[in-house]
Amino acid sequence: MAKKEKKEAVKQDVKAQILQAAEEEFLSAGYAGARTTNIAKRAGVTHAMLHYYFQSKMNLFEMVFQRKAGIFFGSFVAIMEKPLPFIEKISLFIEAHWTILQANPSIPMFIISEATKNPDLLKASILQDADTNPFRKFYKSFEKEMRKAIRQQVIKPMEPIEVLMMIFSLNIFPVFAQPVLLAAGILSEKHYRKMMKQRSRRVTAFVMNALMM
Amino acid sequence: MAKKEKKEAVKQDVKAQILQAAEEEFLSAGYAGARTTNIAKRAGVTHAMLHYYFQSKMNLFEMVFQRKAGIFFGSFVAIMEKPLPFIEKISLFIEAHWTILQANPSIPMFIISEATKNPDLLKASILQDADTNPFRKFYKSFEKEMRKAIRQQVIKPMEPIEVLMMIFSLNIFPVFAQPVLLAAGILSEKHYRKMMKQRSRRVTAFVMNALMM
DNA sequence: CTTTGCATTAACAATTATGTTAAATAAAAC
DNA sequence: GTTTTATTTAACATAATTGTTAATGCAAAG
Repeated sequence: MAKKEKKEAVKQDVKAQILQAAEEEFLSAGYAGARTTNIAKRAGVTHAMLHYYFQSKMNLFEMVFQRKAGIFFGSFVAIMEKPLPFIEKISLFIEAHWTILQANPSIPMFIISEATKNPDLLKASILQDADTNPFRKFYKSFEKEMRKAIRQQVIKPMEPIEVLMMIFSLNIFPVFAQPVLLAAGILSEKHYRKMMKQRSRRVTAFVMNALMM
Repeated sequence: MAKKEKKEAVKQDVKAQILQAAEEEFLSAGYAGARTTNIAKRAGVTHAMLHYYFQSKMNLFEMVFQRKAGIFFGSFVAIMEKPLPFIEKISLFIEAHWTILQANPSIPMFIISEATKNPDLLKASILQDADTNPFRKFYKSFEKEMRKAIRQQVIKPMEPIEVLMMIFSLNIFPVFAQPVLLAAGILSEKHYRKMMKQRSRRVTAFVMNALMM
């Protein structure tokens, strides 16, 4: 039985190693720029193994895409369900979104860039089903709570999508802009890190400022 | 002489047609996803012509990249030089940035995405030289004027980069997010257009709100 | 009208990418 | 221990992609 476990473990290991290597390759090069031979090399296996476990490049890519989309979109829902005032939730949400972003800075660009080039990816992915789609679920919950807060005159009347767009924009875009800012000599790496450290609080302050009556 | 002119015209035409086709291909597929045969097909020429005029795919790409970067970054400088109060300039700048964005919605993603995958592109591009670099020139001018406005207590003390980041984020990110919002069923295309129509004014109001004492 | 040089074409070459397969190896089941 | 099944390897196949080249056409200049 020990042998079986070991075999299982090794098998999982190889599959997991390929997936891990594929994540690195796809995230840094995109689907079109990624090379299956490169993924195999990164994983330390022959490139036939990749086809043995995942059949095709697109299949492997879709798994990576869905995993990454899941990390990003799946993490939003929980916060909206906590029993807190809307204003508190917004604040928590901005921080949580920020933290995930810091831990996974390349995911948003990956999702947006690949989804723009191939919209079917989203349709076929975790976003597909309206009921289980975590992003939509999150948004519906956000919308409901925000409208309630507006009725109770806790915040200014605004469209929920505007507020959400604001949060996403202010949180995500600076991550996208980093290479351009550095290359253009607008900021040093040190200066950039300094800006980013204060960012979460600033974004919260901006958004609160816009929401408060 | 008429004949010579015609020949000249045709020659320029073919080169221009290839460049135009290359823009379309590179902007929609990125460098790695673009195919030189596709570009030739789009331009209606044999694919050898592409190499005759542009030698290599990378060479052609760099021309497209620099043109697009030029359109985007080059358009900022002028506004900062107008003799207007800083607050007015900001307002004008947001609108101008917005207008360019609406006319060229795919440029920012193209620049950021390609520059992230290949940072040398920026170093070798229009952003290279600190003196002629239009983006840096614009930023320096923006920074100077903003610090003056802060000294004169016209606006709150803030870091110029924060304000600029805010404008870029709020203007550009919604364009990036469109495919995801549509695919996730958060917004319809109609709803998205409606949101975007009011966007420029909203961004201005939001930024003003953050700047005003 | 002939020569010169640029523009264009079609066919070819080389490389690289993805994907397959049959044989070898290792593990698990009986 | 033998059989059966899963994993791994190496070599191969196919197709696509970038890039080249030699021949052809064509307009302009002398």
